[in-house]
Amino acid sequence: MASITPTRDRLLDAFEELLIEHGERAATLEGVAAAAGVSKGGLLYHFGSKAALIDGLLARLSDLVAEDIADIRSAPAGAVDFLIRTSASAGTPFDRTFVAVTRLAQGSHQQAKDMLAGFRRDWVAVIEEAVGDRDVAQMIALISDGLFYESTVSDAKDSTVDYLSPAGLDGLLAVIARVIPKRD
Amino acid sequence: MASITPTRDRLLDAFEELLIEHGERAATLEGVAAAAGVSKGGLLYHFGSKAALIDGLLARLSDLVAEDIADIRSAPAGAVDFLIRTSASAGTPFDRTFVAVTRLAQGSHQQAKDMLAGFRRDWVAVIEEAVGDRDVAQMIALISDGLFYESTVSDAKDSTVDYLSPAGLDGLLAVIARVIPKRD
DNA sequence: GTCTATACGAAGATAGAC
DNA sequence: GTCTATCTTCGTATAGAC
Repeated sequence: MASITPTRDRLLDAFEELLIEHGERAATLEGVAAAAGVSKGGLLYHFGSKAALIDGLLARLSDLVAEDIADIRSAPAGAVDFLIRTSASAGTPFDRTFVAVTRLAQGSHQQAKDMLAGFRRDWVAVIEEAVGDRDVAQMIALISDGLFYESTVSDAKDSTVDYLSPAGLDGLLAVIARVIPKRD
Repeated sequence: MASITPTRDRLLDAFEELLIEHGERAATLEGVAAAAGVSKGGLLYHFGSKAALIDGLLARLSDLVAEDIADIRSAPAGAVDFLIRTSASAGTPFDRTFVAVTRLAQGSHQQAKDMLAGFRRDWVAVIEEAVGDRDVAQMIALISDGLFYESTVSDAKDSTVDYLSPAGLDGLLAVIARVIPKRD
């Protein structure tokens, strides 16, 4: 429930873009404004300071995560399948916002860190609900983390991870299925 | 085989410290020099530019990784046990250098990205050698990634990961053991 | 080897015109 | 709602003294 004006959204998109592709250091007001096609002054009309720009990004993520959790719960093939298949950042709006906030968290932005920790808590809870075993749920959450992490560090091509393309994920899901307790 | 002088090493330590604790943006020449207890001019005697400072860090990592791979191969409890137990950054000199370089990679430093990809390749190869199954090896590598990633984002306390302390890792290793093919 | 002084462009932010 | 001009501080780098 944050953005109304199109320019505001374009500015957040540009901010994400720079954080993802070139890191914190490149995500300057000048850079963001240019990437969004406005001047620095134009940006500062919508976001009065860099802190306000960051707040705008965090608010956007907050909205998107609520949707994501709902999607996981209602996924036809089950929560684990959905989570693993969507872990690797694939460039969806949600993925982009999430990766961008990750960069801020790694730059030690405390609020970003807290927000990411909160979301992870929710994900782990949903998985545990689905598999009924705490250790297995934790393992699956870690695999999800691993997929996400690798997708944000390695270049798509010549990656050392077999599973960054949706097609290859079946093998991984098959291995995971072997440790999920059967239920009656 | 890079550093000889103690000041040089202290500067690299300080550079790592800032990258890890406060991100790229805080890792300025001024900041690094101050953290190492020298002046900006002092730093620039040892590393003539910021690029040289980064090169120094990459060279340090290169040395440390060679040792790590050797440790994995010769670990008494096996490669998988060793890898999983040492994945979460625990603040060893190797961990610190590795996390610091990860920050550079996420800031889109290409050489850092390539170096990390190369190391991961080695690790995956060692795991596959140990477990004899590609999918299982990939899964274990992802869990290792997940442990590492979480250890660099979440605050030690109130973490959502059960396994960031060595004590809790047995449960995770037990689950992993269930999918490793038995050999004769 | 380490320091101070200085140059210069980049980054965040304000004021006011259109 | 967007722009230009301007201010201040920060970040990188050079020169030269100690």
